[in-house]
Amino acid sequence: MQDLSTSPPQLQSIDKAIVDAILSARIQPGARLNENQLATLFSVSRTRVREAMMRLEARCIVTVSPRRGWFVAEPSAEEARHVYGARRIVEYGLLRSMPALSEADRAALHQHLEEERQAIAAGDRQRLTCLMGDFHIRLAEIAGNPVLREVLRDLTARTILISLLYQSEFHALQSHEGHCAIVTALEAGEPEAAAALAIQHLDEVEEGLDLTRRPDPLADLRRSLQPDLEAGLSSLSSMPFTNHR
Amino acid sequence: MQDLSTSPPQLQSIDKAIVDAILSARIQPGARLNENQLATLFSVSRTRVREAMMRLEARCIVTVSPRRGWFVAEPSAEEARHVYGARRIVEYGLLRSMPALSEADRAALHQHLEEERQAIAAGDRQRLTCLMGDFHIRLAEIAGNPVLREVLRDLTARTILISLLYQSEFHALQSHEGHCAIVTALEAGEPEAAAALAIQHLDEVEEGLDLTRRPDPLADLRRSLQPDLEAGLSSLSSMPFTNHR
DNA sequence: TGGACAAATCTTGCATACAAGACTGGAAAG
DNA sequence: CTTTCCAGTCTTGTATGCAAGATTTGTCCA
Repeated sequence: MQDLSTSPPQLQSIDKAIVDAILSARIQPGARLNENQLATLFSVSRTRVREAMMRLEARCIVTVSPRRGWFVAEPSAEEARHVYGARRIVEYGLLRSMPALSEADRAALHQHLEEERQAIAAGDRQRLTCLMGDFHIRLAEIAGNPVLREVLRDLTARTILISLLYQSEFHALQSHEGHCAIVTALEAGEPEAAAALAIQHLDEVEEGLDLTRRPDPLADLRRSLQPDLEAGLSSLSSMPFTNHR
Repeated sequence: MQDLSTSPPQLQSIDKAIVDAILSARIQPGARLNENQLATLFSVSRTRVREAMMRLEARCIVTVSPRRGWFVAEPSAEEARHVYGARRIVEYGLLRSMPALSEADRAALHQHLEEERQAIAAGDRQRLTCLMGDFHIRLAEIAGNPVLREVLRDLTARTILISLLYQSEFHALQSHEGHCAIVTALEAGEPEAAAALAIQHLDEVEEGLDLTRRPDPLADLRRSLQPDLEAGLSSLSSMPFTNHR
């Protein structure tokens, strides 16, 4: 994503910037979104920031605590289950009804898988998180239904927040292999098989969550006080979103 | 729905009022939503009206034409196909994974079907439109996934707009029988059959659309100048939403 | 009579101002 | 030393004001 502070304050760029920050895991669930700070950051008035927040709230991506502030959503364990349930249903149906892949589709998917491989090799976890979610959105794009694409885009954003809250361990390789299997099935002209694999894939990912643990209210404090293990990476994306409530 | 002009200006009541008006077909696609009029109607300032519009825009229920105004969405024929495609996928998956009906669920569904019958008998088309959409939302509620319920709520609202734009003839009885069949299959403990019936039902409804005809830009003017055939009904719901652009 | 131009009006886009609730820090009392 | 209360500060909630673009209406000219 481009540098926020220099980007022109185009319409809906605020929404996009925040969603992008979530999709690439540069912004944590529960992070405070201060209206004034965002306004100065985007060189607009609070009015437009608030409008963006309203839109994002309608998409369950941020929540408002009255007279206290806006926060990136922190899906509950129950909500997490529902989001995965919804994804299973949507992606199953999507893949099952998938038309035969065009040459361009195949190339795009292979390109994507290649990027996943590179991110794994480089150990670039932020990029990986982004790619892992994007894979499913690309499938929706190929399926050619923009309505479901929008639905999946929001579900993916929420999924990433869920991962950040509950993921005990991230089996990047396993997920990548799941994606490969889905692509292979699609190429073989077996959408039913691809759909079944998608369910299996989502099951595996959900399996990797620890939905019993309550979100740690001290998480961001803990992170801040710990020696910065990924200093090189995180300093690259110096987002001014504060995580401290 | 309660009378708009006397309802307290609670939070998000504006959103709900407009969505309700759409769900009960008391407001036409393409209808202008004047900020000032809505503000005075709800006894609030334009600020809150605009916030509501932003939320509804994020849900594809209203659109904004820059510096011209807000309008209830007029889904294109292509969008209509995508909405139905999305509904097929979501509802198929939803019903397929439906748990066994509890006694309360059964009662609620039968109650709903009974209301449909009454509306048909009474020839109350507005109420029928509302009930026809509500049936599918209730299924999502029984399925117990609030995420998909929200998705279906918005898809239903868009479906109603589509019907108002493209429906050549409304086979109320056919739709009702489709609903009955679905309920019967669910009661028989055959969610797969219910899912298949839902697809068939949606196919039938989409079949009843004439997606070739372009929306008539003079439709509302035409309506206004024609002798009011349903004067008794439409005068009951004297919504101040203007349909004239 | 028809068309083009221009003024007037209306409506939204955006910023700003003020009010009200929530939080913080410190002082005072037990 | 702990707890409670209160003032100060910060942040959001809401209204309002002004500017800019769009539409409409009325007039003038060919």
